Amino acid sequence: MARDQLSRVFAALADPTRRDLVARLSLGDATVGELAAPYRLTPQAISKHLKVLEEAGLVTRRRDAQRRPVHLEAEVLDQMTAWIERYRAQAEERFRRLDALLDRMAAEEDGHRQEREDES
Amino acid sequence: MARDQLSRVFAALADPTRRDLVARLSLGDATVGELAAPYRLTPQAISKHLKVLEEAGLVTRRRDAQRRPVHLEAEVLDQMTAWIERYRAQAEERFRRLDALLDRMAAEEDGHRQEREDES
DNA sequence: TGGTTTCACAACCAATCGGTTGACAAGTGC
DNA sequence: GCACTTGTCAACCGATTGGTTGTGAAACCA
Repeated sequence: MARDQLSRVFAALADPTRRDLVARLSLGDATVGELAAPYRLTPQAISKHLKVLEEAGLVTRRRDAQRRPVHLEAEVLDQMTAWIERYRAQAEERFRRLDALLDRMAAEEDGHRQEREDES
Repeated sequence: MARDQLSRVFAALADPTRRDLVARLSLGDATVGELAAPYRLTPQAISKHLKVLEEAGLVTRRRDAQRRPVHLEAEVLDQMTAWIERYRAQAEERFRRLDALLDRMAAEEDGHRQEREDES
């Protein structure tokens, strides 16, 4: 996934209304009118939100007479998850190694204390 | 995760510079100066980016003399992944059922064609 | 103490964002 | 052909964003 493509996807999902639309579309395709109905926004506003989602590749639109059914593309969500997972995994691996190091240091400290106690 | 918290996290990661910072921090904690060095931006700009990451809960800052080491909090990335995964899974389950339906319809169609061929 | 390093805050600027209203294009159905 | 439905495009507005410069606080070091 290209760099600005990733930016577009994150930016698209940074808006609560657009996340709502994604949630709704995960249950099935819908027209702009159906998507707009639950909101107090104008259909134009919803249309703009859908355009943002479309440019991010999260959504595609068919042509069906004068209707424009909207369809969620789940693959892009996969690519996002992959990006996030990459850095989460790196950070957690780093903590794992740090924990191991601290354990070793604590064990050595115990060893030294044991030696000192043996001397006395 | 609260609604605007999620918005803040997505918005934070929508900027390529901030994603770079997250990538860098996944390898280990760093000071503002260290983080700013590779960029042609002023340290103030980096500091602002870090503030955005901090308000999103992605990052925390310690106090170490006059330095402010920055630390990546991996848990928030987990919560993000969970949100994404939820709707991706729903969408894919829906496709799975649609595929099954289409398979059944195709099978029935085959059955009918078979009947018609039997009649002739 | 005074100078240096590291960093944040405030004020400003151009660009982008989320919303509105108004006009209109594309299709359907009488 | 004409009215209606569905949806987009364009222009505008206030708020936010990503960057800058300037200033100054906090801790170290000589």
